[in-house]
Amino acid sequence: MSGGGCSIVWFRRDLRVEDNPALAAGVRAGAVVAVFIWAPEEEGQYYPGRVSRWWLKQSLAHLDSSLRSLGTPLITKRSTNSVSSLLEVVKSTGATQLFFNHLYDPLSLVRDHRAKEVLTAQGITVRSFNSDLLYEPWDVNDAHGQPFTTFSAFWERCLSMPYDPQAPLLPPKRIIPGDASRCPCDMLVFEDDLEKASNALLSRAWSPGWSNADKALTAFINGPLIEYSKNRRKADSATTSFLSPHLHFGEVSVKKVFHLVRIKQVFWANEGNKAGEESVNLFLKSIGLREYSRYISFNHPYSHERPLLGHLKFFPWVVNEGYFKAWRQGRTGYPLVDAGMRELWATGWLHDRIRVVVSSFFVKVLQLPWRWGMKYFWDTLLDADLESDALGWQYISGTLPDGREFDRIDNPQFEGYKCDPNGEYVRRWLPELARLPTEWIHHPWNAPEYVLQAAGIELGSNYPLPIVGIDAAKVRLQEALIQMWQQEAASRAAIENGTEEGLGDSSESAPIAFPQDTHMEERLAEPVRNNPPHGTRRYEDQMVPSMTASHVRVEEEETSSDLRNSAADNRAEVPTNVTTQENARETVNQGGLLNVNRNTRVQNNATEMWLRNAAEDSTAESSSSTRRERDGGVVPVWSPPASNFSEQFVDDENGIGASSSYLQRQHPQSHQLMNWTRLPQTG
DNA sequence: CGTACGTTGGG
DNA sequence: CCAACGTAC
Repeated sequence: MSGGGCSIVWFRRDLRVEDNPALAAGVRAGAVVAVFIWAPEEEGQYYPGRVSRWWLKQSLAHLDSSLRSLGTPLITKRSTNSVSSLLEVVKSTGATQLFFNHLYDPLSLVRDHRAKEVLTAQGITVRSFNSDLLYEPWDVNDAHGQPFTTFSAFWERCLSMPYDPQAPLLPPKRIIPGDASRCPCDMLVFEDDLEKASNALLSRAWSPGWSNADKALTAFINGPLIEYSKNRRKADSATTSFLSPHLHFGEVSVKKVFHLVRIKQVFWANEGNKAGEESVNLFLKSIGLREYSRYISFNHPYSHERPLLGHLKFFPWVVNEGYFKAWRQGRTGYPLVDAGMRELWATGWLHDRIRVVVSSFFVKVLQLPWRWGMKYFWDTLLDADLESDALGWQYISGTLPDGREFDRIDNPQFEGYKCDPNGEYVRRWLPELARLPTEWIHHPWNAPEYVLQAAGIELGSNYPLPIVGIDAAKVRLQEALIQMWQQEAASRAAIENGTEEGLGDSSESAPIAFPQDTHMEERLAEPVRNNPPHGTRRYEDQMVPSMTASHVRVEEEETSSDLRNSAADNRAEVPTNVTTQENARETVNQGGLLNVNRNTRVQNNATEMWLRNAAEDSTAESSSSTRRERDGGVVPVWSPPASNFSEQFVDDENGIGASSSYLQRQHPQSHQLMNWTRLPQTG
C-alpha cells in the first residue's frame, strides 16, 4: 500500500510474531521498524516486580531473535516518556505509520491516546488493533446496549456473539527491515545483581517467549486439559495450563487459545466425553475471566484501586503491619495459608485455589486493607497482571455485584483438606510440619501434645499458633460490620443535614499508606531449597489477585468535590482511533485523523468522544457485512455512553445510596449489597 | 422417609 | 441470593 517511509510496530504486551495484528499490518504496509520502549517509571505504583521484569527480559530476547530471523531486529529504547520516545523513533527512521495493539489498563488507555494524538498531529498514520481479547470491550453489551456488570452474563454473551472471534493470523514469512541506522538500541536493564541472583532459579521452571508459550499451550491442550475439571482444585498438581505469564505478556494469543480449545471441545462433544466437555467449559471460563478483567478495567477505569461497589466504604480495616508481615512470611499459623505464602515468596507462583485462600484469609480473617495484599501480589507474582488481579481481589473482597459475600469466612483448615487432602503441599513448603500426620496437618493447634512432640513441633516456637482464631475473626467481622453500618448511617445523616463532612473519614475511602518495608529481600532465607524442582512449569491462573494501591490517585479522586467530573476528565484522555485493519479496504481513516486533531484538548468532552466513536461504529457496522473488518478500527474509549455511569459504582459521593438503586435493577447476585444498604435500617 | 436447616460452591 | 447437597429431626 502507501509508499514512502516505513512503519513502526510498537510492541508492548504482545510479545509475539504470530497472530499479532499490528505486526501483520506493518508487514503488509512495507518496511518495518519493530520497537519496544521500556519506561517503567510511567507505571508509577505499578512498577513491575522483580520476577515480572525477569520474565520480560527473557521474553524480549526471544522476540528479538524471532524478529531477526524474519529480517529485522527489535529496537529497544529506555525512556521515561513513551510517547516522546516514539516520536524520536519516528523521526530518526522516517516512518510514516505507527501500528500497535490495544491495552486496557488505565495507564495504557491514557498513554496510548496521547500517542495517537501526538503522532497524528505529526502527520503519522496511527492504527491500533485488538490482539489481546476475543472481543473488544465496547462490542459486548446487553440488550439495552449497556455493558454487563456480572461475569456470567458477560461470558454468556461472549459465547453467543453473532460473529466468532477473529481467526488467528500466521506469523509473517519475512519482514522487510526499515532503516533504523539512526535509531540505535538502548541497553535495557531489568535486574540488578542482587535480583539476578534471586532470579537464577526461575529459568529452571519457566521458559518465557512466544514459541515456548505456544508449546505450553499445545502441551496443555493435548494433556491436562481433559482432566482440568477433575484436577483443578488440587493445590499441588501440575494440571493447569501454566499460561498466565505468557498471556500477560501477550506471548500467546487468546484468540488462538480459544480457537484450539474449541476444536477439542467439538471433538469431545462428538465423542460424548462429558468430563472433557466440562473441562473445556471451565478452562474457557478462566479465559473469560481474563477477558472480563479487561472489560471491567475499560468500563471502570478505577477498578484497580477502588472497589466497584462502595458498600465497604466504611469498613474499619485492621491496619496492623504485624499481621501483614506474618502473612507475607507465611507465619500465620494456618498451614495452608503459610505454605501458599512461602511458595509465592520462593517462586512467584501460586495455584489459583491458593491465591483465593491466602487472599480471602487476608481480607476476611486478618481484615487487612485489601490493597496491601494486591500490592504485595503485584510485587511478587510472576504473572502479575493489573486487570486480572484487581478483579480477583475485588471478587474476594466482596466488592463486585457478583462476588462473594463479604460476610463469609473461608476456613483454611477445611480448604486445606479439600485442596491438599494428603498434606503434601503443606509439607513441601513448611518443612517444620513435615512430620505431622495428615490428620493434623491443616490444624496443628488441635493436635495432642504427644503428636506434636513426635513431629518435632513446638507451637509458638518453631511454628506459630494461629495469629487470629477463626471464631475470633468471625466475631470481629460482625462487630466491624456493625460499626460500618453505624458510620454509614451517621454519614448519611450528616449529608441529609447538609454537613458534607460525613464522608471520607473511613480507612476505605481514605488511603491507607502501604507499609514501606515489604520487599522480597526481607524474607526468610530458607525456602528455595525446599522447593524441589518438581515439575518444570507452574500453574496458570486467570483469577489472580495482585496489585497495587495507587494512593496518590485515590486521594486526589476522593477528595475531589465531584468525582463524576474527575472520572469524565480521565475518560476523555483515551485513545481515539482511526482505521481498520486486516482486510481493511482502507476506506476509512481520514475522519479519524480529523477527530484526533480536533481533540488535542479534549479534557472535557468524553461524552462527545464516545458518541462520535459510537457513531463511527455503527456506520462501520452497517456499511460492511462483517464486524471483523473494523476490529482494528475502533478505539478504546473509556466508559459506556451510559448517562448513569457514575451512578453504578463508588466513584460518586453518594456511593452507597446510588449503588443500591443500581443494584435494584441488577442481577440476582446483587443481593448482598442490597442487604447491606438495608441493614442499617433494620439493625 | 419427607422436610427443615446448615454448609458450600458459585465469579 | 440460589442451587445442590448433606445432616438432623
